[in-house]
Amino acid sequence: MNEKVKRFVEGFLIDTFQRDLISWFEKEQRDLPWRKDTDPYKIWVSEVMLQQTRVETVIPYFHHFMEQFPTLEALADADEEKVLKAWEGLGYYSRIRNLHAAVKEVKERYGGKVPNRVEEFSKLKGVGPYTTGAVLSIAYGIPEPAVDGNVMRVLSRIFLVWDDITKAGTRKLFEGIVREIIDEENPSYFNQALMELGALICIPRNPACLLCPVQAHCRAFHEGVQGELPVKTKKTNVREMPIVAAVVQNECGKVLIHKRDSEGLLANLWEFPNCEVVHSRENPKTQLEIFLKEEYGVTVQLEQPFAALEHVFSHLIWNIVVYYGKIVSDIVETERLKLVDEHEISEYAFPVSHQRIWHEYKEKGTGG
DNA sequence: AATCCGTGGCC
DNA sequence: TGGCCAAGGAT
Repeated sequence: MNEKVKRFVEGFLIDTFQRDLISWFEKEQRDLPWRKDTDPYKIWVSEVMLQQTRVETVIPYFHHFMEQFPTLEALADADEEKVLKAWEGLGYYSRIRNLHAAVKEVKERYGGKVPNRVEEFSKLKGVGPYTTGAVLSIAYGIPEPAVDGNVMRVLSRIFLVWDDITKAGTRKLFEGIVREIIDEENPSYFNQALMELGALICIPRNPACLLCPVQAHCRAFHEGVQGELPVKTKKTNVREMPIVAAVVQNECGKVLIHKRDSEGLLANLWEFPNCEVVHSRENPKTQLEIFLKEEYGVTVQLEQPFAALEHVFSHLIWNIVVYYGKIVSDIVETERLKLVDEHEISEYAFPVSHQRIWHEYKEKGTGG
């Protein structure tokens, strides 16, 4: 065992801790839709949805997703547009592209059975160390650490770990600790219980230590420093980007939409035509008209703006001004540039800001 | 190692 | 109101 891990675990009452933690989980765990059974496919989908995403947000998506794609094969065979549409609004869209590719891989290479070995499962797209441990322990009872933000917070307090959890190497330290204290008989409940404790009791601010089932094991509580842990140094620096967009219709009332690039921000989602505004140049309206002519070969006539909105990402802010517009020229439709009827808009997956654009547009009328 | 990649809720 | 936060992974 790693020397550093050994120092943290020394003198820790592993058996008692496991009992206190798991018996609490058996009594207090929430009734969640992905806890009905241990179907590896369902566990996997839930874990991908839960990456950086709250339980309350995931629940309705999970229900809908399982109705549409009840089995791994159903998802593997599903149309890409429908899969993306089922993810609309969940964020981090590369997750679903990777999951779809990974599920196809499982169907082809493993006969549709989710592999139960670390070396195989962890190689699948979108599957990192956390997801590997979570799926293999919960679905197959394999004693692998599943170290997420909850677990790092809980363990940093219990073992008084002052290492910065925003550093890449710190997760490995916690994996080492978990390997020493995990319940080999019930790794599923052990891992879930650590996360559940982090979600219900050992929360970031004002943890409910007086209700904590493992209070007696917690070194931070013993020293009264639980509020100072975990240590996170990194601060978010967001930049702002002005965007000019337009809802453009032709004389038949069809709406111009564009599919974003397959990589990067909001990959493969649809959007209303837009571009970044460059300062010290023509006005935004003219910039977008030029952009659409040069990039899409479409001549449009933009009129007045009807909405201004903000789209806040984790690392970026779009300040969007939206214009009414009409198509002047002919248009060559492609895979990524389409004219669609208004009632077809709902079949395409848009980022939230563009959903709002459409909502505003319908509310204020198609005037121009 | 440092950045990029969504969204909504909270205090 | 705005910064922080949430069951991470890819590059």
